[in-house]
Amino acid sequence: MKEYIQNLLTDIVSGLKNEKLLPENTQIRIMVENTKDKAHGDYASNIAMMLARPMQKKPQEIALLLTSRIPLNDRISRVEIAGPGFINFFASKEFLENQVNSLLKDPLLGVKPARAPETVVIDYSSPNVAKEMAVHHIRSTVIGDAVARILEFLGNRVIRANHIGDWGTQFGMLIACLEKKEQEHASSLELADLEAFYREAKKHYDEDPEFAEKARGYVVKLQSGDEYCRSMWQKLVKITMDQNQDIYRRLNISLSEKDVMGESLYNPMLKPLVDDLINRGLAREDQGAIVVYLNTFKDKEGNPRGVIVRKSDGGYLYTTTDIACAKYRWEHFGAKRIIVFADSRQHEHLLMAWDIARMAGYLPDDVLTEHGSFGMMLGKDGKPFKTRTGGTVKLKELLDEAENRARELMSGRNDALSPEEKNSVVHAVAMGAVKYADLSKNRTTDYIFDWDNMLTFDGNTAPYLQYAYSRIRSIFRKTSAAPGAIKITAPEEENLLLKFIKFSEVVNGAAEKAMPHLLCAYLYELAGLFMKFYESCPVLKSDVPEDVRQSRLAIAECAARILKTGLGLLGIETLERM
RNA sequence: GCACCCUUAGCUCAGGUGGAUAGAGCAACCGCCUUCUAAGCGGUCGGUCAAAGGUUCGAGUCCUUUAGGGUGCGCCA
Repeated sequence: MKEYIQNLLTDIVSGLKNEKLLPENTQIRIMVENTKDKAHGDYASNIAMMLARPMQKKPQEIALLLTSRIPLNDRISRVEIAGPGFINFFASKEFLENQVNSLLKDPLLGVKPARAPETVVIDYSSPNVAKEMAVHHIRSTVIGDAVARILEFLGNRVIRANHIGDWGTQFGMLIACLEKKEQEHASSLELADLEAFYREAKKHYDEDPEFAEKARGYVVKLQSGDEYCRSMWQKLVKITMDQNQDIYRRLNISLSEKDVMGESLYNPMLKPLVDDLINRGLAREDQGAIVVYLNTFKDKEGNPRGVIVRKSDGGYLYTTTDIACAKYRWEHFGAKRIIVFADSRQHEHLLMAWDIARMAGYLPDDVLTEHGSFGMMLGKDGKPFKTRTGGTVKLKELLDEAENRARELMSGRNDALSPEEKNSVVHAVAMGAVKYADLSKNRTTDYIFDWDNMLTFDGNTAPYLQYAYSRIRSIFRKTSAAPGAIKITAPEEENLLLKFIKFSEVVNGAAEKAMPHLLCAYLYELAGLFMKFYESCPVLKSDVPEDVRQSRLAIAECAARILKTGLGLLGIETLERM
């Protein structure tokens, strides 16, 4: 509909140019926007105000001229001029009805797939080996996963990349500690508490010189490919990722073992990469380190910023890995778009790494690199979030607490659900609430971690959307009548239909901007419109005429399908009853 | 010191490329369950969009300055 109006106005404007009413070289962007207020129609354009200057006329006059050329047809029922010169368009009911009737026959519910599907690498979650996932991992994990699903839905080839922290000098002490534990309890290896294990390793390292010596030796051996160290390291990776995989399963995150592409993957590429940079004169030695100078980052005096890609001791850095990583994603996967979901502190690092990759020709200009940046997690005091004891809250604890609270809420409701059904409701509601709390926010600002805030089930939350869905399903359980042709009989119905036909625009917008909160906002509005419809438009009551009932069933079905599909794109489950 | 980010209702947050009267949720208060699920619906209350200038028909949105907060800044990741 929006595109239709846009095309209409484009034609009229080029008509004006042909008639010399408008200078041929006028460049304007024809904008059609969704109105906020129903009194302003369903769509509006500010075109008349944009043309005021080039046409040397008053906006109202131009609007009048334009509207005289807009045909009233089966799509547009009415056009009005309002305010300083806005043109308001009212969609015809018949058109809306037809649109939604055919939308119901479309498996994609009217969503237009990507015109040119592309390969997109999405880097998200990225937990560390030998550490448990903490609450602050939830943003990257949940938002990245939603974007992956959305882009896939639109027909793109999505490569999920779990860039785990599986490399670094700390592995010397971890291997030494694992060895010690294996010797002590030769039979079973219990590492349920990775945090405790890490602390123990650190303690030995700090207090036991012999242990520390061994640990340092293991770092060197691991990096030179020693088989024993390698296998010990792999054990640590496996133990950690098995635990994380449980979290992913629980949270319905679409990452699996095959998506793991940790830092270690790029390790063999670092030496040739730096050698290449040196050989081509892009990097040079300074005080023993190898440095790349970037013209895109300058200080006050205009001196390019130096970025170290190899330390004076021969070691490589985070930035070096990121350059290799970008290069690999282009060369190996043919990525056209790379999105890294990481917190805002890494912004400069990423930009510099990508600039170096482009400068060196490792990344063509037409490959988009995006930082899906987000703020840090703060406590209620506005300081970086820590528990009272100074530690972090484990993600698992948050999920447990979410389920406890959901279960408590359920127990106050006496309904006829079986214990199994109750369990699945508790699980879906709790996980949905936790995920939605993150997904529905946009800001790159830091955000405040608060149990109550994260675990509400009222208002703009996933349970609200799940509830709307199960209310609809409940209607269908109680009737054998089938949905029929849609016929608008109430404003609540019309508002819903108008919302339905915007699903495509919203999904595409969320994909383009890598921002799932746009989809959340849409689904919340849709659910709200459905709730109002539900209150004022009875479906199954005896005094509802048969054709109205069939129409309302079709409207309800459409709402249910969009809710289910939309929540599915967010990785949130729907429930038949709750 | 330099660079980047942020500041919207008591609290948590929305406010695509500037648009009409700045919106939700929570909290507070008042209504609505013999009728398709009250995890709901309706209503009231709540704002100097950090401050001051500027750009223009129009600024929460763009530009400049200031205040406050945060983050990063060659040999950690």
